[in-house]
Amino acid sequence: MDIDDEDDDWNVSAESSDMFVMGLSSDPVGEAPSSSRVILHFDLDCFYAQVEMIRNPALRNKPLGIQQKYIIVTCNYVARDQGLTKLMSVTDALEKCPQLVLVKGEDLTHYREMSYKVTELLMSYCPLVERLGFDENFLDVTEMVDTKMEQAPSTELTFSGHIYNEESLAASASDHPRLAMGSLIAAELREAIKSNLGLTSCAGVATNKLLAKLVSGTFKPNQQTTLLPESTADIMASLSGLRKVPGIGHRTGQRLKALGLLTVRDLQCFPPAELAREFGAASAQRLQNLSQGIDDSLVTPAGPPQSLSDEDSFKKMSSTTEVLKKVEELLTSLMERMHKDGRQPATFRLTIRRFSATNRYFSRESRQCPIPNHIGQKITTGSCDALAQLLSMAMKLFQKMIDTNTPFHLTLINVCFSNLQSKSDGKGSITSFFTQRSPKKVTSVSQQQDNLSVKGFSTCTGSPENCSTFANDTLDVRVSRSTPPMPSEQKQPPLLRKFIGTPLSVKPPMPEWTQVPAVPNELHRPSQPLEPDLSHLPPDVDPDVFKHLPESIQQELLSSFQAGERGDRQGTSSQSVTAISCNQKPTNQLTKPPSKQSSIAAHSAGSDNGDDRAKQTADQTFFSAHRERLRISCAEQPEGNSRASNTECPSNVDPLVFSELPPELQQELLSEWKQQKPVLKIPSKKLERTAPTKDKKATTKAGQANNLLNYFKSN
DNA sequence: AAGCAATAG
DNA sequence: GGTTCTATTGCTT
Repeated sequence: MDIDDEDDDWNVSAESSDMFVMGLSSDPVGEAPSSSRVILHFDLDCFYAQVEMIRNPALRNKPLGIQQKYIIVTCNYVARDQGLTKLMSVTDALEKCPQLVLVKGEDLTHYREMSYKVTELLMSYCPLVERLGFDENFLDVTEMVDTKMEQAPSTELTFSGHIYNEESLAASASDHPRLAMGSLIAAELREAIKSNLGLTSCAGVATNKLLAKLVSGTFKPNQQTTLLPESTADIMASLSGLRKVPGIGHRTGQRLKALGLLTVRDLQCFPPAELAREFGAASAQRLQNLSQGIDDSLVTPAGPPQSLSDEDSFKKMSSTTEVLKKVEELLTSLMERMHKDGRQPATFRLTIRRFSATNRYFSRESRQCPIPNHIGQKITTGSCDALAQLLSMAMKLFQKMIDTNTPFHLTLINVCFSNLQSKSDGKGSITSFFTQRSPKKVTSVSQQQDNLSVKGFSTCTGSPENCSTFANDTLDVRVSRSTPPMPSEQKQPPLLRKFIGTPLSVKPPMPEWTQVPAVPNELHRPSQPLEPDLSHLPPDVDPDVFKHLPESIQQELLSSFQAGERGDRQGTSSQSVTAISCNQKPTNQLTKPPSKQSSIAAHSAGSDNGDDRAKQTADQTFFSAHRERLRISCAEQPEGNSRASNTECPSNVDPLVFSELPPELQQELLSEWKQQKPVLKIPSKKLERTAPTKDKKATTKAGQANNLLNYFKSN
């Protein structure tokens, strides 16, 4: 989750204002020489709840809780007034508030989309936007402030919103014109978020990220606060414990406690040498800096994610068959997301968590391996073939960790694609050029200099759509201006489209696809591997999947089959239809026969949201292509053979893969499915994700990376 | 490159 | 702090 509305307040203590910071030895390379930075932190109010209330206004007046598994991850203010808090168990919540309205929040799609719209909106004003979870954003508006200061004399500047410890402050506004300007910008942006997206938020204005984040929560719902440098010590001292300091997590908190340090003050006063003995010089310095409200970290715009993963946790999983099914389920979802992203994963990782009464959390183990190019290509292409091969890769990795011959007890499985490469890149020589220039740290100074093209306020006032468009334009402009040295090549529209989320619709236009065979073709010409299978499907073929599976796994599957042969009858109608959809959402799917018309149905079925029309179109071709394919594989090899085939297929197993599994295994799967004896204790979460709008980000490869750097790094 | 640890929301 | 699912970064090998 990423909810953290109320509470949170961290502290730092000490007496340093950033003015002092400048003189410190730890001063970062790119620190501005003359003036301090102006950093903003935005935090959307109970984000998930707000999104749900927008989707269903009727919920506004009622106590609303967003449920995930068995806990309330967040709730609206009506519910909070009745004593609910985030992360409260559903039972406790209902006890406190019987009339509580619960909305399932496992599907993060809507939240993710809205989250990116917010970031996108902010980016239209200032390129230096760093996301922190779904509901928080940092902005470095230093350049914007300075530009505006030049335009308008700072004389009559007044602050917008609160000023931390205002009462006890002697002077203020006129002494900090730049922060005052920052507060005006914050107010403007909050208003933009409200008018364009309908979301209220809190904002913090300060001279660094740490302080901006700390102040943003001082006045809770829908308000903003500015922290003046002279109040740094105060806000730090106000924190109730070291854990409240952003950057000091569970582990570090424990280690500090072991040193006898509990409060911010304790850390501030602790001998640096001793601290360094425990954490090393660098970490020690950073920790002590944090305790003093000093934070040199830069606002680093993050592009598209560097990895995509899907995972599920459960009470117990102890059979290879279950693992196979779960992995397939996760992979199917992940591949769908990967396909939308457009980039090609070069490495695959499987992570598991073994049951452990003690030390519940940290027992994750993982194994990874490179993804052969031809397979990676299929993933991006949307070919279902890849599933079988990835599945076998996954099972091999699984074997590296688990001895399938001895009992095991897993409580989590995760699949991950990383090392994402842009399609068009081709890894040319230029690639190194881009990857070289530390994609990471870019001095704020240089960043700011590149942002001179930032536009003024009030430019984005239209509807969300207009705003997106607008953002698009401004970004284009900025890019062209601030990226002279970049051997930019392809157009940026695609990326923006994705980022903006609204239009994202069409994927084809993207340069990356030029190399790839058009989806439509795929539609009529199933990829190689599958063709042959179809030909000799009737018998007990065991093509792709089974064939690729590690021998020991094959063995086990076969043996387990013999052992557990059930007399399952088939029949169930609706489920069998589920098979049509390529995305294996176990759930409900369509209930109508596999007709070509139901094309988009499958996709939308997977995500219950209704506002993703645009995105759906993006995958329309993808899904229809697969539907076509599945129709072939399922419909053409029906009756005859002994396998369950098209009519019978566990709703939680991908039909295509299922059809390619050996009959024995199919039987077993069916058997289990019918008995509903799924071993998953916990209401196996749904894994939903799939952020249609979310992807964008620079890969290490030239092609898109180029664009992304233009957008996000401005360097 | 692979695997783990820490942090965060 | 717990909980769930991601994601990033840095350390170690």
